[in-house]
Amino acid sequence: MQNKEIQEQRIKGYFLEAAKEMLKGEGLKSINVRSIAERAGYSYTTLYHYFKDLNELIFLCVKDFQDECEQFVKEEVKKEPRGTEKIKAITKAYIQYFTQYPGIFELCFIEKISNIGSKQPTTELIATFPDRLCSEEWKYCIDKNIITKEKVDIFTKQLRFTVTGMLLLYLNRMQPADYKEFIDTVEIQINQILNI
Amino acid sequence: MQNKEIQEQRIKGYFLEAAKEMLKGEGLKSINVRSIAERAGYSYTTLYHYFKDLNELIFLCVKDFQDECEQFVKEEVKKEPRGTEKIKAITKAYIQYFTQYPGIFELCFIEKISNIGSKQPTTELIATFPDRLCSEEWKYCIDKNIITKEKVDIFTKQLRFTVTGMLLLYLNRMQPADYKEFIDTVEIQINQILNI
DNA sequence: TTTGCATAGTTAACAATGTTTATATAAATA
DNA sequence: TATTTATATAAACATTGTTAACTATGCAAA
Repeated sequence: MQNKEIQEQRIKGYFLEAAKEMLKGEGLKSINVRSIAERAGYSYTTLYHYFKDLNELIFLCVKDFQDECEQFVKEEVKKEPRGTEKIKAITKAYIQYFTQYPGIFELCFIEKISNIGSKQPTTELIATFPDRLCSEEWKYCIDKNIITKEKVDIFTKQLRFTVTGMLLLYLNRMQPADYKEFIDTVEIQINQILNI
Repeated sequence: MQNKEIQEQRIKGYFLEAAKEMLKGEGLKSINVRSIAERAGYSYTTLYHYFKDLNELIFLCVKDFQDECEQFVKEEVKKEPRGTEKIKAITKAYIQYFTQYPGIFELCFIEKISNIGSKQPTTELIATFPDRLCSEEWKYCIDKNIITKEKVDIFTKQLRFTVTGMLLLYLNRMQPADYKEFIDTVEIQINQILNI
């Protein structure tokens, strides 16, 4: 009786790990109760003892992916000079992460979330994620008088919407059809927003 | 035998009309082979005599919705003064249309398109739709020396990405949670892009 | 030690949905 | 009229999410 909680978390972890691997690999289309459970080494109904439903399980992956993305971005931009150059690098790394794992973008922005009421924190977490990645650097820009406080709020949102829109059209609608053209567009758009 | 083509188009029209009504009303979640066929007055297998599969049918609705949206926008902005003010009005009307029919946004931007190869024209049509709505007005701005040709290309894309991103986050992730706040953000973002 | 119970896990079944195959009916043609 | 063709449907199947009923295993109390 002593370690019930630990055991439960462990089993949940097996399912989560299986789901995350599949999301990074084949994407959402390959995910279903049976395939996750098989990879986790359990019968598919066992999943329902640990998660309310499939939706709950896959949205628990979001937090982990955000941590992973944040690590990736941090590593990618650590040599960049501070200020708008760093913000640009962060944004590009963020885009690179989702381009590498389209299934994760799908999960975060496209997949329908049922039971929306209780998931409000998750949706806000997702929508404001790029904001948080840049917030420290924006603070630096304000301190150095590179930009005003009011402008930062607008720029933050501009980056958020533009990046989300670009990723949606590229990953979900193949527009532009070519990766190189996509990257060029990204470059131009970020420069335009940051006034570089 | 003489009017086979006409008859076929007529029946297809019944299915399409049924699908469009449901998309505007309940959205994609309410759509399935059986419900469409029932509303069209046919058995569900009959649908497969007129369409390759369900995907083909629902993406045939896209063109019609674009026409409808274009009409709506035109009507909405006809009294606006020409130039950037009109572009702003067009963009707001475009956003209003999709806010009114979230199911149509879902269909155009979120729903997975299978058989992507043959659907390339459709995806491009969707992605560049806001561009086309504004193109005539941009031309006017160039003629009046309000803006340079090069800037127009960047601004067009900026509007496209920003609007798509805002709609995705609002309609699919409830971010912001409040309609009024969403409209305020729209206003600010458009002004920022158009330098008003 | 044995009996009873809670927990974990599985099998079986059901419901919804997309799709295919075979069958019946209506229309057209020889 | 008989035969062929087009049209529509019924029946069936596959996939997937979900629930209910059953089994087994380990632990606690008598």
